[in-house]
Amino acid sequence: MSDLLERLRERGWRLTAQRRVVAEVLDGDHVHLTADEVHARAAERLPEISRATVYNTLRELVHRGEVLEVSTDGRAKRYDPNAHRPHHHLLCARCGSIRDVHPTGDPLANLPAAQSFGFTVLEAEVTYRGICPDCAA
Amino acid sequence: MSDLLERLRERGWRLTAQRRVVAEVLDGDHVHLTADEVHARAAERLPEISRATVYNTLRELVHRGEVLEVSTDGRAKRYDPNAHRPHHHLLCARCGSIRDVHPTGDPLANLPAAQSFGFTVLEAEVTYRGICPDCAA
DNA sequence: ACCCTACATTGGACAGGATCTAAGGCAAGG
DNA sequence: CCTTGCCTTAGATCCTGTCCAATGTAGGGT
Repeated sequence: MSDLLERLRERGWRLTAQRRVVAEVLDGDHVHLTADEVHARAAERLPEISRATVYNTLRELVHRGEVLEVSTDGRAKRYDPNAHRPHHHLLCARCGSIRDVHPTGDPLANLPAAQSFGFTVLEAEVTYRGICPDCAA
Repeated sequence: MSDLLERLRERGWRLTAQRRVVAEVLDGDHVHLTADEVHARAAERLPEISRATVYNTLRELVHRGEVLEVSTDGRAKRYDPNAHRPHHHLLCARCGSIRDVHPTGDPLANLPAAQSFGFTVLEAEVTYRGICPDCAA
């Protein structure tokens, strides 16, 4: 994750304690925190950090393609640091928890040209929905 | 759409002017209105209709499987009356317009059991993103 | 045709998520 | 080490959606 910060700094991103903490909190696999969760964890290390800064930083990271934003059906968006390896998501319909998945095949190939309505199709995102082990119990 | 209302009435759904208007507004192909848009159009015919009733009715229709709820971005959910033929969506990244598409293959089959993390997987939803002809021009 | 009653509708309050604003703070180049 | 312009902050505000208590009404029963 320090790579990330270095990379961004070289692109003119001012490096602050707040941004560093947000990036650190997001680090890891299968991390899909809401903005509020990011704020809570960041505040453990940097108590004064504000919600607005967390939102600003997350928005920046998404915009620069370093973090994925995952909208989960009306609940709070979740933020996924695993933006560089393409993948899809498995979502618990009950509690909203998320796992990264790597399905076989290419969904883009399953959309016949006749179905494109003249669109330039850029990507396909697959969301699997189900009930997680915790919620099934 | 009158079929729909008949069907629901037979299942004990009380038929009111408000519900009729909401169902009428939703009728058609490639219709993906937000709750607020449904309310606005319904109010053209039935000025006193309240937002709460529109939300209630949409929730009921979704719950009974007559209408699909589509959460595109993190913005307002959209409601799709085409619930009986399974399909997916093609979304313009620029203007947000939506088209129904029918890709080949079954995305559910592309998720190996080893990837399920103990979830009971219920459905797979594919969202294609691109640029529509109007926005490309 | 008329009542009853359970179910629907209403408007306004409320809640959660996210954005905006204006004022003060601070990274980093000079 | 100073200056400048970007960052951060707290709190207001917006947007979407839900909840509530009071009122209205569809439609079965008589």
